[in-house]
Amino acid sequence: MGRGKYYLTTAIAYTSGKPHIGNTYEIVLADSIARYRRMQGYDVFFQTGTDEHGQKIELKAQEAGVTPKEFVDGVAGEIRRIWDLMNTSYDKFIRTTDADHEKQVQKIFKKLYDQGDIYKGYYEGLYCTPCESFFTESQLVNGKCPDCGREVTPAKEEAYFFKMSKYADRLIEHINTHPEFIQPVSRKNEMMNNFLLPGLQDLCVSRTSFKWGIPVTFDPKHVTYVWLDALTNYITGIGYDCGGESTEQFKRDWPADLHLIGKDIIRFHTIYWPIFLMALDLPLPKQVFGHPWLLQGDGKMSKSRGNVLYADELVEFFGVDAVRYFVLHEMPFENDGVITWELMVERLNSDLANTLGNLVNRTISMTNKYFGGVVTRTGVTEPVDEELKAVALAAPGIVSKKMDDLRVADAISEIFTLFKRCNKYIDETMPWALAKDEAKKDRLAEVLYNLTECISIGASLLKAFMPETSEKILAQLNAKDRTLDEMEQYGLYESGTKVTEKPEILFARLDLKEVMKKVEERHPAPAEESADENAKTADGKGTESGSPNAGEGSAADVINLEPKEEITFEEFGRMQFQVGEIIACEAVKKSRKLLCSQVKIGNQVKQIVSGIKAHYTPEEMVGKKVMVLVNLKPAKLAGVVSEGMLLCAEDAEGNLALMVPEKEMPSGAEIC
RNA sequence: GGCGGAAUAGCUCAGUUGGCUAGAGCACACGGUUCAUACCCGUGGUGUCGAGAGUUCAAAUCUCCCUUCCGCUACCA
Repeated sequence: MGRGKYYLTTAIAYTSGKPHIGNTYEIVLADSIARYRRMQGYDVFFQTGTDEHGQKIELKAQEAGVTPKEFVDGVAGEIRRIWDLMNTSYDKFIRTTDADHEKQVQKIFKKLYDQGDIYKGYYEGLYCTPCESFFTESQLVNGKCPDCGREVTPAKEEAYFFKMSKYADRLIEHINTHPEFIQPVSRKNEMMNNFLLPGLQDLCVSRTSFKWGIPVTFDPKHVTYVWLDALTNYITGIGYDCGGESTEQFKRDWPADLHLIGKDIIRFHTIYWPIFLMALDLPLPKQVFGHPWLLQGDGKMSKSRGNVLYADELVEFFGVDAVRYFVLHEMPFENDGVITWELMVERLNSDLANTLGNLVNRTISMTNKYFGGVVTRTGVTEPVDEELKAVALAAPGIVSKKMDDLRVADAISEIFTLFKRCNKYIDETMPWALAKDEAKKDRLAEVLYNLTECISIGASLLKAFMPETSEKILAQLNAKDRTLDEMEQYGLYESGTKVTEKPEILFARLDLKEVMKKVEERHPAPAEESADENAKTADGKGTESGSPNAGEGSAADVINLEPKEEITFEEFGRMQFQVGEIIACEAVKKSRKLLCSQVKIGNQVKQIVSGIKAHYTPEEMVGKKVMVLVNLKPAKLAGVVSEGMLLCAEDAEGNLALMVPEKEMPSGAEIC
């Protein structure tokens, strides 16, 4: 004990829906770090929670026919239930609807306003309601929201802004002098080159377009926009008061030692958050780690396909520790990991059942068989023992180093290296052969002692990652709980101890076919299947609306749009629509979404660039007769001139369908 | 378009400041073993180290130039 405090946080989960396994990964990762730090003797404070405001939630609640508060109470409860199910040892679960949090946010807003960091201005542009974001005309995709593809409405909103640029130099200085601040370091360049060095834009910190938020005290038609509301949880949760009445806990725990977040919200945590803190004259968090995502490997994840993986369902199949093991092990430091039922079964069988479970089982069985369960250290050693001991003694140090670097997956692998070495040791020493010779009884005892001791060390190391399994193994061996220091000492397992008579199977092997059959029964495959192999879905869509874990929009059979302003017939008449025939089409190089088509309209050919690459191949475009807005002012897109616009229908998921005449019509026919 | 990163065994990746026959795990094949959850241990590759050129006694490792992927960002009528 006594290595000082360690304050770590996860991002707070957005309460728009049940978190899937990708969202759940973060809390498990944080938990393993928290548990490990506690083992190291740190006085850990581990905070997680929920982000509960915003227009999306207001709308979701409306759809569900409940108040926003009732809605978030439900989802927050669900999130907490899953966090608990995963056996995570958080100390505080903060909700942004907590009264004390709301009060502090209001005080902070006022303080920043009074000191001139926040000023009142206007936000003008096109607004996407679901994304709660403003866009400029030029940012739109086909006139739609660039994030979700839905309709935007023109809006001019009075809003408060935060003067980001004022603190930019200080932040640049800080990032340059604290290389450990942004992890992984590759993200540092992205932040510097894309935001800091080109010059920071001021950040809008209030909204008037919805009510479900924390009101600005001195201008109540405004509510606090998500980032000022959400990020501040890290300080309000431990008792910050900007009037100078902060709690003792705040004084002890701040600054945070680690903010663990998804890679999609690194920008908010390494730019906006530090600047807010500077404005409040508070020290900056020591480290921000933007972890990768856990992706669904078997095609596009969607609720309608029933292939979204949830922690609770995985736990039903595999157990808590197996799921913990999987997400921690499968997620390297920097690259995204993949989870599928198949991979899950493979890891369970190979690592947990075969390597670990079977090792414990065979060791205990032999002890029972040959010595009535009593483990005795006889001192009859052989050179081969040294190799095993060396691996066991080195393991704690390596794990420690890996954990300091936040390389959790590597840390676990290291522990399993020890278990594998144990299995090899059994083969090298062949206890069953020794057992046949009465003269080698003492040697046999020593071999089993070494195994028991090494398994004890390995199981103790496992405590931070698979707490239940660790406990079970130690209980079966009747081994004492060890501190980290004690794990580095060989021979602490007490000679003469009796192990359990009936070893419990730690991880049962599962048959992949049977598992898949059960999964299919639960989630019948949908009729249509347009298998696009490359489809990957990240665990969160970090839009400007900012929740780390935003759920997807609900699919509907009909689409209702915000009505636009009425126009006159004359205004309509100014637009010229004609049938055009696509005579050639190619992808625009260096652009992700654009196709460039040569469109024959009457006797002329226009070049039109459209953002439909994701929906049509150049080959299938050719020969189509489509609806064209002809008299649109030409513009350059990605360096290519476009002289019109192809019209498409678009569904809620952003799928596009070109408008084509219902009967054969000549190229150039007017559409009116 | 701007900035950055990556391309190594069927798959996922290690390869420190250039140096002895290029590694690990999984998968696969064969062999051994039986204490154990049909497990565990060993052996096995024909890897053009993305292509090409260069520096060097020596390059997966350095330089240049291609190609392809990825991240962030801008744009996407």
